[in-house]
Order: sequence, then structure tokens, then C-alpha cells
Amino acid sequence: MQDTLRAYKASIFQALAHPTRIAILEVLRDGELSARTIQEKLSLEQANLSQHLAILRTRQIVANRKDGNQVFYSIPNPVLVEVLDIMRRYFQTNLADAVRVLEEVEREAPAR
Amino acid sequence: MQDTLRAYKASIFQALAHPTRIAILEVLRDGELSARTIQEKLSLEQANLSQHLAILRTRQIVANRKDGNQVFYSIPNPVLVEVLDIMRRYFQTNLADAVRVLEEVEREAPAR
DNA sequence: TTAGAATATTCGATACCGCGAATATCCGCA
DNA sequence: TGCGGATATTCGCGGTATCGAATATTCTAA
Repeated sequence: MQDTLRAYKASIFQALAHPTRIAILEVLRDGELSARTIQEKLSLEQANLSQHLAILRTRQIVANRKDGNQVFYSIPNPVLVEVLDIMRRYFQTNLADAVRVLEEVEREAPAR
Repeated sequence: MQDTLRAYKASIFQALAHPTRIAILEVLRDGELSARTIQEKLSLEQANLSQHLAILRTRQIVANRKDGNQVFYSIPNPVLVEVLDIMRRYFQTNLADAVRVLEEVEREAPAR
């Protein structure tokens, strides 16, 4: 069970481990939005957004509601918003170090 | 800069997105341990542990201290432990759903 | 019923991740 | 000096993620 719980946590983190998906959660934190609205706000390809939403959906990180032609997405469990907020704090308290990490990341993965 | 910040957050989540690395953080939460001790506690290959530690190190998620022959690892910023705790709560409040997600994960990635 | 808008899925290419085996590095001590 | 223990790095393979293009699905309204 210990392992299972870790696998579960890892799968949640995995779902959060993409800039686009973080952006999606950030625009959803103030309430539900249609897929189209998210797409426009973030300037994403339609298919690409849909793929990212699918990943968040299978992890139950977002919920979706159909209304006629459109599908509205929202964050059902605010705990994850809390996690995002904590990460913001983490980033701030580590600002000096974080800059170094960023350079590290840049160097490891140029022009991504 | 918005994008850069998201990339940074994503890279932290990416670092957490592996059961072994979560296990490492869990054994470190009560204080520093030598690499050898971690290896024994978690029954890992030496190289494998070292690789995971390297990932956590480059993200500044763990700190290391050399003492003679050994290297001791610790978690300098407890905020991340807090995140793990929140994840536990998240898991519990979503238990019914979580089980479904687990099955989902199993099905997608059998025998991992 | 059919055109068209919104969303989801599939596909193939490329990039990335995780593993063990092998090897390198670093350190204390005989 | 150089041996052995502790840790890190490199390499190559197999599996997984991400993307845009193409296509499918679902719904509304005419």
C-alpha cells in the first residue's frame, strides 16, 4: 500500500509536471471556463489543449461539465490550488537559488 | 517571465513525479541520512539511487553534505514535505475517486 | 438532414526518462 | 603508494511524453 500511495502521488505530480498544464490550472483557479476560452487565453492549438485536459481529467484534477456545444472545466478540489500556492511560496523563499536552478534547467535543455 | 516561472514549477513537479524520489523524501523528512542508509532503507541499486538523488539535487530539493567517505542528504526547505502531506490529505478526501485513478494508472502502465 | 462550431481521439515523428552495467572519482587508512 | 568502500557518472536500450496534422464525434440551428 505504501508503494501504491507513492505511485498515486507520483502520478499526480506527473500530471502537474508541464508548463501548459500549470497554466491551465492557473486560469481555472478563479472558476470554470470553457475549453475554447482556455484555448484563447493561453494561445494553444486545439488538439494540444485537449490532450492536456485529458491528462488532467484522467487524474481527476479537473472536472468537466457539458453544456450544449461546449465543455466547461473546473478544479473540483481546491487542495491542488493550495499546492500551487505553496509552490509559489517555495519559489519566493528560494528565489536566489531558484535563479540558479533556472539557469541549470536552461543549460540542460536549451531552446525547448 | 510568466512562462519561465511555470517552467520552473513544472521542473519541480517533474522532480517529484517518481515513486522512488517520493520515497527518498519520505525517509529524509525526519532528518539527514547518508546515501548508503537511504539505499538500504529503500532497497535500491546504488547507481539508481544516485541518479535519483542527482535529479533532486539539481533542483535544490535536497542538500548534500560530505563527511569523509560519505555524503549525507537532507531536505533544506520543509515546504516540500508540507506538499507531500497535503497530497496525503488530498488522497484521503478523494479516496473513492483515488482508487479509480489508481486503477486507471495501473491499466495505463501495467507492471511498472 | 445537413452545415458548421466545439471538442476529443488517433497517428507518426521526435524528444525525453529510467534502468542496470560498467566505469570513474573521492576518501581514509594500512 | 595504493587498496577498498562510498558515491557519482556515462552509456545504451526500451518505454513514455509531447507535438501538430488529420480525423472523428457531438451538438445547435437553419
